[in-house]
Amino acid sequence: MPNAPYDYTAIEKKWQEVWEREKTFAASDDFSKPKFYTLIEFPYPSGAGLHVGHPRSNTAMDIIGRKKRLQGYNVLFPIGWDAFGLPTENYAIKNHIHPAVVTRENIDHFRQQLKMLGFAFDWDREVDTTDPAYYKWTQWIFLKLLEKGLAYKTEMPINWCTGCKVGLANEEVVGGVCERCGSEVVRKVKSQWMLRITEYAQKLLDGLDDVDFIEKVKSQQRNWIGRSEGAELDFEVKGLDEKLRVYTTRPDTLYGATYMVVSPEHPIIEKYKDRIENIDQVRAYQREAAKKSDFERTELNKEKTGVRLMGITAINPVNGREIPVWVSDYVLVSYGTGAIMAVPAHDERDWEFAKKFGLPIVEVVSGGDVEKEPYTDIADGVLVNSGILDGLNVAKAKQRMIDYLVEKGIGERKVNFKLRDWVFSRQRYWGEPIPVVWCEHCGCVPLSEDQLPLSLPDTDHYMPTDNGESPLAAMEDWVNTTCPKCGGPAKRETDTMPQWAGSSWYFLRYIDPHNDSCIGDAEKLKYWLPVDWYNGGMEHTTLHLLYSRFWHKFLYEIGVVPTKEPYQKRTSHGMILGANGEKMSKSRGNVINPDKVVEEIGADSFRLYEMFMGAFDQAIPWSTNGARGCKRFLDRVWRLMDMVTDDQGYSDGLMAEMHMTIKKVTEDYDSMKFNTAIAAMMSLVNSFYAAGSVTRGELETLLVLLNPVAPHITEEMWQRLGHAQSIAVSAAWPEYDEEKTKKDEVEIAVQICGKVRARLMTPATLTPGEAEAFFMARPEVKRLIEGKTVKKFVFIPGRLVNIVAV
RNA sequence: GCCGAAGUGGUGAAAUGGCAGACACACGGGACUUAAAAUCCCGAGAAGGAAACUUCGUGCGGGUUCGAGUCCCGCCUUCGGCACCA
Repeated sequence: MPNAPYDYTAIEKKWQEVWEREKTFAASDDFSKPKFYTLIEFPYPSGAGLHVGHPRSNTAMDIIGRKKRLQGYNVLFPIGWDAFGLPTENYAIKNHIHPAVVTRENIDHFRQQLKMLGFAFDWDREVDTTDPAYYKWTQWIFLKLLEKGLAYKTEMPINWCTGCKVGLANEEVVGGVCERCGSEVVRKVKSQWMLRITEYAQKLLDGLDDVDFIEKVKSQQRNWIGRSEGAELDFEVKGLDEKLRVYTTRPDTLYGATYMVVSPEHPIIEKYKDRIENIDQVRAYQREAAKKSDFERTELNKEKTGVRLMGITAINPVNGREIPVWVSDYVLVSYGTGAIMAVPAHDERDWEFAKKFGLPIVEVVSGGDVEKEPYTDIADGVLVNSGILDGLNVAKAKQRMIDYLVEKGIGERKVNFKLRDWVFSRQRYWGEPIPVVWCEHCGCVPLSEDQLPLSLPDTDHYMPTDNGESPLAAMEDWVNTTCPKCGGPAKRETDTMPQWAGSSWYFLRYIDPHNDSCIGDAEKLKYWLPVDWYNGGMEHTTLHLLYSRFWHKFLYEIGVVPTKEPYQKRTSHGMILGANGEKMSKSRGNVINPDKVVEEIGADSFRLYEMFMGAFDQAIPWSTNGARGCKRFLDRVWRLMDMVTDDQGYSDGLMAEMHMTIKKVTEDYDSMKFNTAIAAMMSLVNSFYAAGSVTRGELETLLVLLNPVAPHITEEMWQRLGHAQSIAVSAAWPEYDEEKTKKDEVEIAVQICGKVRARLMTPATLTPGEAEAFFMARPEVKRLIEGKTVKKFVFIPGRLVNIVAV
């Protein structure tokens, strides 16, 4: 009697309820079992709900986790909400609903959508960054950073987003505009909380050698950290007791330094304003530079500009030559010393500037024509016009010059980083309050641990302000408090933390989410850390990933966590594009709604398609027909129940294919080649159909292999095959036997001079020694080489022979 | 400009230096059906040929090799990231 049709809606609902009721996927703190911690980036619960990109990453890690569970691991696959942040606050402002209410609604919606897709999350460990019980520990970490001198407040020019009315971290400014809203970013001097991530620059770089991150992520992090080696040295200023310090990666070219440049913000201008003969002109230039946004300074204004500081002359320390000092905005105040020695012969920027302003170009490395273009090759090139360095290659000359600078007390070796300290404060309402107060007597006083969490006060006035003050500043009842140290009157800090704060340590909280006395129990942290496998978007490589590594390294050093690195392995998924090949967006009208897809083909088919559509790390356009094809495959799997026999084993005819498929799927899941794993299972099912029947043993193996991708249908079929318990607890990952993956006979392609001319069945055991005699005796081969001389015979077992005959 | 990835049928794509196009989608044909849908079976890179088969074919040009989509050299294009970082 045929089975009922595949009613995915009922089946999926049924099993989601079973998993929830029986807590099938709860991780246990049984330290005797091997553990595996799989992690996805916890979603920001936006008002738009889940998009089809979320399930791509989630399904991938769900597959890895479910497979590991079937292989006997204690798997932790948690979920939570990165719920602070601007979009929620903006939505709240627009619709006059409190951000906390909006957040709760959005989370409820997301939770329901994720459950609909059947991810094997441990829902008992859900965390929410906006929950005071959670952000108590975010604030606690901040206090520790403050205590160790890694958090500080300073006046500095920050990236001010004119749209969001908030300061941004460097990492949040993309192409001169706000990463989030696209508005212009201008520089604004404000007092800001900063985190000294630069202190960890070298450690963040070194740590990359110990982890298994995809190369793209490593190189982007290295690039962002931007380590360079060189020297810092002083140039004396003629007639003044003053030295101008520069950083250079090319100390070897010092003899070719024909002028210097300081950034418009360099203090020497202010200090010698009375001496600079053209100070008005310089001031005008400074004002122009200050007005320009970073975008204009970099993108639109490649053309060099500058003004000479008349009356200021520097002396090249190695040859005593007097050289002019200029001010130009191509020198950045924020990097190195804010001043450079210019070597126009061997640096593109300096060359361009020298050409424009008619400054001398002196060749000190031979190999190019420095009048025509700068010669920047450091590989082969020999020093000339360089006194003590003449005749040396660049590498040796660098070394020699640094030794000389040290010997003469002019300078020393120096390593620089592009990485800047992290601008940590935001002038917005919907974030973690920074737990310090400002006391008239004691200055900045941190709250004590027992005063945490410092809750966000409830208010209806959470609009951002034009003057750049946090909305919290207007809440006098909350702001006015007493100093924890002296008990006198004090005011609370009113800036809040950026969204990156809560996400910098959330993976730790999953390990012990309800612990009220510390971040997490030490034994549990020791057992579960590091995260074994973390998948997420490339857009977080220089933001979240770098920030959280920084916090983790800090927590390691103060003894809170047991590992130097938070994540052992990091992979990344490709974006899902609209059917037209463009990025999905509301404005393009090409957004696919997961709810609709699940309604039409079911969660299993949806998951299957997301994994089958193409290589996991590449961007792929959505195809509704492709998704339907996956539904068709599950229909075929379902109907296998109409042709199943009672045989527990594998049939002889399919023995090799069964073992080969187990091997292929096992290996492909581990290397995230989900598309080919699924293709192998499709082929297997095609073989079952071709055979006209499937044994119970074969079907059960298929169900276990397919379970990580399509958990509901496989559970249902497993149960219908007579199993009382969930496949997740009653099945084991199938084993394969390498020997049995081989067939008795194999088809060998016969090439003559590299072209396939015939295909012959041969015993699989044919050895290279026997091959030549075997093939030469075959009539098909004889005919092909008739009248020719065999020059060479190549045999590749199991694949082909190539007979070179002329 | 620098760093990284990628260019393969009508489409999404497979392929430890070893039979290019697995597996799907779309398409065409057949079976079943009064009919349609669903399902099952078959076909299919291009050109030529009635067919056996032949030639060409993985962005372009060279090279290494018995053999190259894959390795090397030189280009072109696309997409990501970084970019006046001295």
